[in-house]
Amino acid sequence: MNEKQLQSPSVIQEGYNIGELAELAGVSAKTIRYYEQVRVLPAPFRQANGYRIYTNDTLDKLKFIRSAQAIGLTLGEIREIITMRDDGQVPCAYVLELIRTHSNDISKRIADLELLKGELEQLAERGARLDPADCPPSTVCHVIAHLSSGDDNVGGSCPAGP
Amino acid sequence: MNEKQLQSPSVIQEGYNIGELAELAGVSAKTIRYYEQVRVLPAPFRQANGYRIYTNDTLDKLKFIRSAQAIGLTLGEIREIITMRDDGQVPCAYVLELIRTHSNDISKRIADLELLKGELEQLAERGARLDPADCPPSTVCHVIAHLSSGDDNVGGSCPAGP
DNA sequence: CTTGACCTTCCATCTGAATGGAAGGTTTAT
DNA sequence: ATAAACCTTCCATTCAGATGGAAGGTCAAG
Repeated sequence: MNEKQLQSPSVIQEGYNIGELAELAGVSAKTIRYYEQVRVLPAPFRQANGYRIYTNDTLDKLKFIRSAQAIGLTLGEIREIITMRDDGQVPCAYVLELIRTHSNDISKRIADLELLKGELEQLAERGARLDPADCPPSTVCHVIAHLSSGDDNVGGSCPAGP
Repeated sequence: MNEKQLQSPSVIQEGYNIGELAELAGVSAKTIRYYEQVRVLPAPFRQANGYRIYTNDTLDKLKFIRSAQAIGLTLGEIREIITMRDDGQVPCAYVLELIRTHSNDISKRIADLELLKGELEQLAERGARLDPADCPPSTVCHVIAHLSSGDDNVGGSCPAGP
């Protein structure tokens, strides 16, 4: 069939139905309506029959959304960015700030997970040495018992076994 | 959470109201009812007035739940463990398997996050050098644009945690 | 003309782990 | 005596990001 010109300089915007746009963007039509509902995408023009009609602009936005989600931005943040853009502002500074914040969050998250992984490995090792027959009901399971007692934090310390 | 004297030596099980138990365990009464509702905790005995009455056994279980959650087990998995225990089985083997599985999952998550972090750092670096004035509207934001164009999609699309 | 592929709106549901609040019963402290 | 501080059940809501389905309108082809 006809390849629609995605980046023609002369901006021949044919207009897509929601299904076509969904196909091009690699998301479902449901998802596009959802983005509109939560105002990540602006309400599009409608044809006489009520059908939504989209241009390449929305396709660009959908691609952007995918990229932004892939680096961990939330739809709320993405909405901010797209709204700024549509308001004629340049969101780069905001985006950079978001990226730095997320980067820090991810570093923390990695650190937490590393701790957790260390703990799990210790537990697995210790658990492999313990005899299930010795497992007292009061601890539910001695492999886990007392692990992070009193501490809801991921970084609890594992006490040396009995 | 430990200023109250926990039971002393000789197994005198006084019985706790849900609020007392909540206090001792460091969770809310709501949460305890919720655990009962989703069958992570068995239905407790009731006093004549209909109030739930708990023993140290449930306190142990709540502590276990906290420990187990801290190492990433879900309530569904925890329910399994507690149910096995209450059925007279020793859940250690199952727990060990869970721990190993989760440990692997976490390794994958860490690897994904490391990748993502590297990407974010690249973006931040590149973004810091780009001039916002050059940012073409078609990309929404050139800092992010064509980042994942080749589908760099990171594992399970992990948003940064709370 | 009818079939089937689209499209529309609206409402419900999912995951997971709770939390909020209303309406009402009970116990304790002043 | 009465108010605070508990407790009970039941129903709804939260977070995020969608997905499922019903009921019905529209459109192009055979």
